[in-house]
Amino acid sequence: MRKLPAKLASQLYGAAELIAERGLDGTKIEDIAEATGIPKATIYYHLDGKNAVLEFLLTDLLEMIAGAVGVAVSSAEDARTRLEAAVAAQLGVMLEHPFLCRALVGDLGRATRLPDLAVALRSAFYEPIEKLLADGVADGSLRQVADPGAVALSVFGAITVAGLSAAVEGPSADPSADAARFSAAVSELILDGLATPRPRGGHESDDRP
Amino acid sequence: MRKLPAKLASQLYGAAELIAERGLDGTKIEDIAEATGIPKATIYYHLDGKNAVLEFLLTDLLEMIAGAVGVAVSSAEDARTRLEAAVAAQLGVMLEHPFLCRALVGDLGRATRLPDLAVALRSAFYEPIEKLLADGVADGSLRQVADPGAVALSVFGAITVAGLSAAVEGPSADPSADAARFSAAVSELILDGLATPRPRGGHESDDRP
Amino acid sequence: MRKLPAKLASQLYGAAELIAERGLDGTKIEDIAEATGIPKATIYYHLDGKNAVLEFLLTDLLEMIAGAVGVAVSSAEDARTRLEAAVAAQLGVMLEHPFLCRALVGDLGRATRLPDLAVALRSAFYEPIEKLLADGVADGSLRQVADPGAVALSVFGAITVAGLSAAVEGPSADPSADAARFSAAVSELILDGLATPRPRGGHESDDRP
Amino acid sequence: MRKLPAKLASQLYGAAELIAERGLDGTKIEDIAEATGIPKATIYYHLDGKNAVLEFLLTDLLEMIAGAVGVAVSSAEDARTRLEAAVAAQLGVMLEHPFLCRALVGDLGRATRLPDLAVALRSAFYEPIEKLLADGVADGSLRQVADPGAVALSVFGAITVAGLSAAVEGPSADPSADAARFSAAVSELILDGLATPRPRGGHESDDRP
DNA sequence: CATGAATGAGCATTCATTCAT
DNA sequence: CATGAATGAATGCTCATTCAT
Repeated sequence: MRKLPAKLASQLYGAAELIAERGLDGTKIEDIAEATGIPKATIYYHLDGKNAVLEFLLTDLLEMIAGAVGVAVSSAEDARTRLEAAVAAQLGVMLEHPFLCRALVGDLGRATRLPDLAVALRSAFYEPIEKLLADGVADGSLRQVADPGAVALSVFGAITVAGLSAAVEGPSADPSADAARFSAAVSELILDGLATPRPRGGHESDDRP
Repeated sequence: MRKLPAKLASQLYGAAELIAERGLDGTKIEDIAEATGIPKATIYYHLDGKNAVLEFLLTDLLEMIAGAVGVAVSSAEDARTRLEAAVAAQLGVMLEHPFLCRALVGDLGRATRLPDLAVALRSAFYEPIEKLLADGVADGSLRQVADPGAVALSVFGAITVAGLSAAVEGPSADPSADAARFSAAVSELILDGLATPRPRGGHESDDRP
Repeated sequence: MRKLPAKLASQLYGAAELIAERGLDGTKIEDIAEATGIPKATIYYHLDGKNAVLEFLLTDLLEMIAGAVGVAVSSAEDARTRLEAAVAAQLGVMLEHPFLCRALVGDLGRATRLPDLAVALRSAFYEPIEKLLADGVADGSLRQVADPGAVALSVFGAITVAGLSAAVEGPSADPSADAARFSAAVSELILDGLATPRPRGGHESDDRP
Repeated sequence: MRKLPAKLASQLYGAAELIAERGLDGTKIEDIAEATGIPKATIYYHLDGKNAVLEFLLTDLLEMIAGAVGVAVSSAEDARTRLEAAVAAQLGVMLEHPFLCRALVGDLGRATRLPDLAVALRSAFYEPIEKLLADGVADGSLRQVADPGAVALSVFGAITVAGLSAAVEGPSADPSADAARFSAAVSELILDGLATPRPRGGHESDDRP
């Protein structure tokens, strides 16, 4: 568990595709060694087993997302604008690292079982949104919703599944174009909704009689 | 290995929690045998191996979802109303089967790699929404969006992640109440969006100058 | 840990020489599998790992010794005669199973660390002697010694090391002749001692002033 | 790898207990490094591998024994007296180094397989006794026995097992008192034997009719 | 001299799966 | 039909040892 030398760290990324393709359980440490050029025993010298490889990889992804979203979220704009920026930021990072994303989905169960990852997951994806929702209500740029927790979850789902799905399609020739496209679609959905405007301004919560 | 006796089938559900908790790879056939009371060799007599167990379990879940959503979607209402119904239907089934849901997410990677499951997944979750979106544009109850594919994906994500998250929280005392709550939140989000109404009637797509 | 089928048990003896020669740690399960003709996985199906193999083998030896000695000890003779018989019995069994004996010595440390073996060891080797010493004092056939515990230990050592050493020499052409020879030497030593008779009838315990 | 610095040598003794407890195979060089405070690679710098550690430790013990016994044996007394002295000397050293003794027994198999140790073992333990037996016959202080080799072995066993057993009991508060006690018991046994004096002076070899 | 870092070679153990009954 | 017993195949991980500094 020593902190891996930068060189090894970078080599290790060579394993992401493998894991994305076959899942961690379907990937032998031996395969990882081969794919990365790092001898098996050396991997074990630096990392605490197979899970730690996944953990290392995903931690990195999660940090990148948390970082980018963090920046997007801390601008001076209103919450609504920052939400759009956050969506774009998250999708931008996801599409730039399709293999890591796929590895993440593919082993979501395991990721959830790794305590460190579980919290990183939460703080990278869910918490910024939750905060933004509250901010938006405060600054008037977002509506007050009945169940903010559930809505934040849904928003997170809307963004993430879009990103994941794009990642699964395979690496795109132009990730940032894809990101922009998906980003626009997601923002449109979560900001404006799908309902056609009602005659008299806005949709009241009368959908459940 | 078709049609296992009803009794076995029902016993097999006892394995869902195990798989949900540890993932399929983390669950030995032996464990499944123990948890269900079905002797290992008997499982093999009826099913084609470990994957088949997961496949059996998830196929069932997927069929239930596809069925419930199918019903919701085929009513005579407008698409917007049917979308709400579909959301409620999907969440209803998911929350009734939290372990199956968790097993599904946890082994999403594997599920994706099992051809039969992959298509069932798509047709249970994604396709009905896609269709509804189109219907809504046609009958005027839903807005035309720029990128219907991406939006459908997002909607699917919004619903599913909400449901999954609820499932992960652990079995609820009152699944249908939860379902209603989540269902309302998700519908509110995807139909009306989060943005506060703009001064002059609705939000124009001018958010990207 | 099921009770091994007789056939396997007998095949397993084929491993004794191997273990005697190289020690248990120097013997791969694979080697044992090869030497005995029992597939590796089958060994694991019946036994709980490598140690269990040694344990099984030695338990058997110890039972044989305990049995033979037990018979020798329960005759109606006086203790002195029974002690001679016990010596002969123990050496007889040991020389009949030189490989098991060598395995026992070679891995004495490990044997000691296996709780079951430790007690079997004690009850096969040490306890009968201890008992005989006491009996001998009672029936007048053996002298009262100052420290019976220490003496019993020494007697045990005198017998066992002789036997072990003979076993280490390699399998003899005529084990029972060897046994008789060693048995006579050991009995002579422990019964009569090495000191030449003192002028005035026997050697008094004046060697420690 | 000859003559390690005195400091290291003394640190190395810290490993004796470890090895006594777990056996050499159960002790990782890493463990030894930790227990002694000597870095792993430094051990290798001075010693030729794991076996060499054991060899170093045991060689030392054996030299101490050989030395002490040598002194005891070279006095001007008769062989009988010198035998008593040798017993006391051997037990004295053994009880002063209980961990080394246990390490020796525990890895007797391996010790036997290390050529240098095997001869040291012989010359420390067995040979002095053999010699004394012969001397005793010559000077009339010890009886002529039928099979001097076997008897010497037995004597060696009587002494050594007593010492070992004491060592295994754990370090005593007063090793030299223990040594004296065991020494007396062993001497009593091997000199006078256990048989009660026969009516007419001494026991004739009539025990095998 | 000493040692932190790196690794080659090995191996016990696991488990999905088969099959005789 | 069902299943206890048996096993082939696979692999994660360990550790003694080396070597550059």
